[in-house]
Amino acid sequence: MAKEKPETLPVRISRILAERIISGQIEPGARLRQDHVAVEFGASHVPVREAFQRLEAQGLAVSEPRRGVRVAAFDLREVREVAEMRAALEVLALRHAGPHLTRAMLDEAEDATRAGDNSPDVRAWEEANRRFHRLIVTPCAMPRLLAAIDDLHAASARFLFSAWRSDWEARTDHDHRAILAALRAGQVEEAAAILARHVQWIGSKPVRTAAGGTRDIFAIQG
Amino acid sequence: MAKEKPETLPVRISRILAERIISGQIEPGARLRQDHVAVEFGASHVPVREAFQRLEAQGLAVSEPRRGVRVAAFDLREVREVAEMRAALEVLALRHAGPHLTRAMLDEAEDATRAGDNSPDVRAWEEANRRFHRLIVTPCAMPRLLAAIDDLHAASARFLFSAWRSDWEARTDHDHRAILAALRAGQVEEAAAILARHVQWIGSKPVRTAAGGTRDIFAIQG
DNA sequence: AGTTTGAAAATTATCTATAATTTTGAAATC
DNA sequence: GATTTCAAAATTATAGATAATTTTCAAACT
Repeated sequence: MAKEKPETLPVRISRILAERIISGQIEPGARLRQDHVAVEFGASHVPVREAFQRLEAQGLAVSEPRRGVRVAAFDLREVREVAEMRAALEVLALRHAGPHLTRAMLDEAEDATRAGDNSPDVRAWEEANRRFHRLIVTPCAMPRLLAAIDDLHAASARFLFSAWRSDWEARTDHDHRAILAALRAGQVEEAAAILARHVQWIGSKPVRTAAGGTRDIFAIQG
Repeated sequence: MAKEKPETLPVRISRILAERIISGQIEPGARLRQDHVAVEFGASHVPVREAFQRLEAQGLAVSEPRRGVRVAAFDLREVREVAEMRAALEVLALRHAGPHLTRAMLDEAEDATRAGDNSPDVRAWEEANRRFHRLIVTPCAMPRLLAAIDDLHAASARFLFSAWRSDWEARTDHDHRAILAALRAGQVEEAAAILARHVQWIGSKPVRTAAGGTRDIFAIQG
């Protein structure tokens, strides 16, 4: 009897809105009007307000008192910030997960990498990528850490969908396989080092701006 | 124009409840009943529910659908988890803050350490300790990272108040001064290494069962 | 023409009321 | 005496309604 989640109404609303924000279906800065959302979901505004608060906690929305809530804007500085937080926390999680990783888990992670190879679009690729990262850190059994990582992945995915570059796919697949090889050899620290570089690399690429030019966004001070 | 804070009602309620949870005034596992809280604050259910959601996002409360919300229980495993997350994130923040730390900021941090020395009770000591940590990482200018660290500090303080050990004070004061010395010498990495050990050390100590013997610590403040 | 003013509309935040669910407690049963 | 049953009370979750604030937009003014 593992049935435990009826998925409460505010959770459902916030999940669907989060998907739209991450996919870019709702643009940064767009207003989220509670009554409009309420009628769309056939609900009242109370569960909608709670859904908004969840989105705010995830960093996907910002609320100004008496002025409503907007989709959070994200600039290049925040992308870099998220990448560095991910690197720090996923490395921590991997170090603890390492001793508990089984052969079966690593095989499943390899399946995820293969699914990334064969993904038809960015969305499918992102799903496979997130599955890989989740699989290798979950055995750390640190719920608070995993929840924080999940939120950061959402922010990362937002950036991924907004500015996607074709060279990402090849690079990440190579990194994923290198991480798996290290883990199979029992070299957790080596895997953690690759993971840290791998995650931070997301924020290290020059990105097309709205004007069409490119701009380096990653300048780590020594 | 400076950022005005009207402090909205749900924020006020959640802040006060958070203080009570952190201080141990409300015990882990205790039910938070929305009607009771509502009448206490002279408010209705709706702002109270939003305050509860805020507490849940901070990890201070857990909500079971249709069963209400309870003060989050915290065991030794979670204390260790929080300590390790703090170490990872505060080190990251300190590395970025390092180049922007001024002499004046370090002096202020030293004031905080002195205030810790002269604190009359645990509560005052905790406030000074948190001030020190906040001062040396704030110049990193990474809002999401700083917010995450703040939440982790709240969880740490909860543990501090529930099971306080007299040897903490001496040890942390020594560490704080070592961190400041390294920063004054421009050795950010050295400071970061001390900080990592310093923060993790909190979760490394064996702990007395925090059932009844911890409450007298709190009788000081009432 | 561009800016300012002010009333109407839209929206947020809160309160009161209602339906649904869970908890409680005592009587009935084994 | 312990357990089960079942109705009453308490509590949660949502809906509907109201007050307060902000936004909009067109007319008046410089």
